Amino acid sequence: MIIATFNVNSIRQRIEHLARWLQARQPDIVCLQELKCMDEAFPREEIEALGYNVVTHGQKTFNGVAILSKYPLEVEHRGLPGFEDEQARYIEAAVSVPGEDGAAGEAIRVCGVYFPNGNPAPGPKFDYKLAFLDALTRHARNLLALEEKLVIAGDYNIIPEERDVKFPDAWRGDALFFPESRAAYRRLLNLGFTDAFRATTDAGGHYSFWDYQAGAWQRDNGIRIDHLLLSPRLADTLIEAGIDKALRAEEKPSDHVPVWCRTR
DNA sequence: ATGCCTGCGGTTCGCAGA
Repeated sequence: MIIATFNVNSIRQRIEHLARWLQARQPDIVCLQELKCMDEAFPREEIEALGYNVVTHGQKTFNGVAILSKYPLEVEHRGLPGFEDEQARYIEAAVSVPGEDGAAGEAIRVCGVYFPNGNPAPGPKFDYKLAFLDALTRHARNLLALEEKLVIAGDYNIIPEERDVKFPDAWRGDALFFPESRAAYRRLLNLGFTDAFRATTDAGGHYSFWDYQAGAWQRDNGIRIDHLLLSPRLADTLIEAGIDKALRAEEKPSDHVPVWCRTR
């Protein structure tokens, strides 16, 4: 079972990159962010043709999230419960994973999330980011109480630690690396989640985003902001995790690359 | 110190992203 997250920075601009990557990586479940289109404009048929079920929560021009799954899935929420939001940043679905040899299967709850950027900080946009994170933390606490297999995957727009950024000093005043952002992210993690990638290595220098500007990719001036947070029961089954950074070197890439984990 | 680049909407520039 491979579960992945990928901020595509416009699904219509990235459908061919996504299709190539789906065929190569063969993930079972994928959370997408920054669709930048309404549900009607989402290239559903192209993705279904590759063997995926698709649920979307789109928005014109900005934001937009989706979940793809090789297995049947049912949407539980479009929008974060308990958080009034005009912006399409959250989708949650129950995926029905079949058992082996016809045995009874098991559900995995999948939450796809696109966090607000939060700049400039401080300010109203930063307040919105913290409010969103608080609301997600409250919802996550309720979900953890169910003791299910659960993943919250997406673009968190938060750099967890110094080892997750090439030039920490350049990000000190940025909402992605603000102490308050990192503290709020730790409160979420400390409910009992496992950062799938971080659980597999202590090494720094692994990034999921490189800015389009100033040759950031060529200089490996990156940050790790796309995360897969696993509930205890799902973390028990974790085998490996990875970041498919080769996509960043393709023509017309997203500024993010896919992050994935493999479980039993 | 500032902008660099990309996508979108809708026109040839402004906004947002991170």
